[in-house]
Amino acid sequence: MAKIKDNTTDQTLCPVARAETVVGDRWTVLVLRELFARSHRFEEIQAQTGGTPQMIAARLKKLEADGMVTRRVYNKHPLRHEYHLTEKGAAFFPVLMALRAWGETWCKSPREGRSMNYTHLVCGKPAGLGPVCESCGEPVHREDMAGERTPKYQRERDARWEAFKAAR
Amino acid sequence: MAKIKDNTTDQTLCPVARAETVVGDRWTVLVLRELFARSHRFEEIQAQTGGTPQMIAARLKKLEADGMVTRRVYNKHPLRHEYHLTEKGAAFFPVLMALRAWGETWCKSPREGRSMNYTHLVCGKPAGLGPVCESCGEPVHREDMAGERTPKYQRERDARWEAFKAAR
DNA sequence: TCTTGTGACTATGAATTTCATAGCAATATG
DNA sequence: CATATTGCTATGAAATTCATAGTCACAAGA
Repeated sequence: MAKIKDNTTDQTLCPVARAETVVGDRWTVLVLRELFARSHRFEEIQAQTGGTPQMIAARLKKLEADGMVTRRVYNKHPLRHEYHLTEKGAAFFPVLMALRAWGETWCKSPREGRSMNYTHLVCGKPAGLGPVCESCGEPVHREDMAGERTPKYQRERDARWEAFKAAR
Repeated sequence: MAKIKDNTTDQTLCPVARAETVVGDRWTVLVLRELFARSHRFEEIQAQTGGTPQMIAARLKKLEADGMVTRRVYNKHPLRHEYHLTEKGAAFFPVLMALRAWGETWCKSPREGRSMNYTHLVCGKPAGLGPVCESCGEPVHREDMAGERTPKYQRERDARWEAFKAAR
């Protein structure tokens, strides 16, 4: 099995470098995105990230070893697992939100518009992109947020799932 | 020169995936950290990230191509450049801060303590780890923050620079 | 019973990337 | 004229990635 490099852990006090030994990898971040999007099964994660089975298996294994993810049995005979975020994994949410905000703002052509819209459940209005709700000004937490995909983005994801299923 | 993979750009509407095509790489993030830490020269960046010259050269080149970084001549004869963040690059600050917060909280043993402490210049008190100042509750911006390294972490960086200089 | 399907992977091997070590080019300095 | 400085480039071995294919354990239908 392919091991993922665990560069310089504990070689530095820098918290950014420390964090990057865990999540400093494209596939890992995409896997985390899927877990936050409530895709808990191997196939869903593979389909939506577009990774090969090894890529996904290796990331999930490393995420589990790093305490970000737990495997939960949902079926014995045959043994099947679902992947869920631990507290440490869930705490990564603000990073993903910041990355999303940056991506929406700087990695899109204007005519593409947003892909996700979050509602701040505390005030019931749009939360916007920032760490505080654009409607009520309160700092937002994951449990107070309801994310909704735009129809276009939802269609993209549906199509990816169909294509994945069709390919086997 | 080693090209860095530019996977799936524009293949998806997902802002996280889009962002990851730009910054989904450990070295890239460490280079950005150095630019935010006001290390503007190739050698400083190389020394503090611990990358090989090719790694750093390739990331800086890609960051420039992606509009994150500009090269600024600070000396002709011989021609020398400094690397600076563009607006797009500077906008990445919240992501790094979120990553730092997560790293400080989840990638350290308790006895290690913090590596950086930020002061919120608006209220003059500690800003803490979150996106809003822990002292005054206001959302923090990069220009209102003064970061200070703990002595231990500062020593670590000084030592890295010395070691780098000594090795050549 | 035999076949097909499902979910979660593992195996293989070619193509890429990374890492470590060296080296170079164009001055500046002594 | 020799050495130092800065910012890279070159080389080749080692590791990683990617695409394609296959496996394994069981379930369900023909």
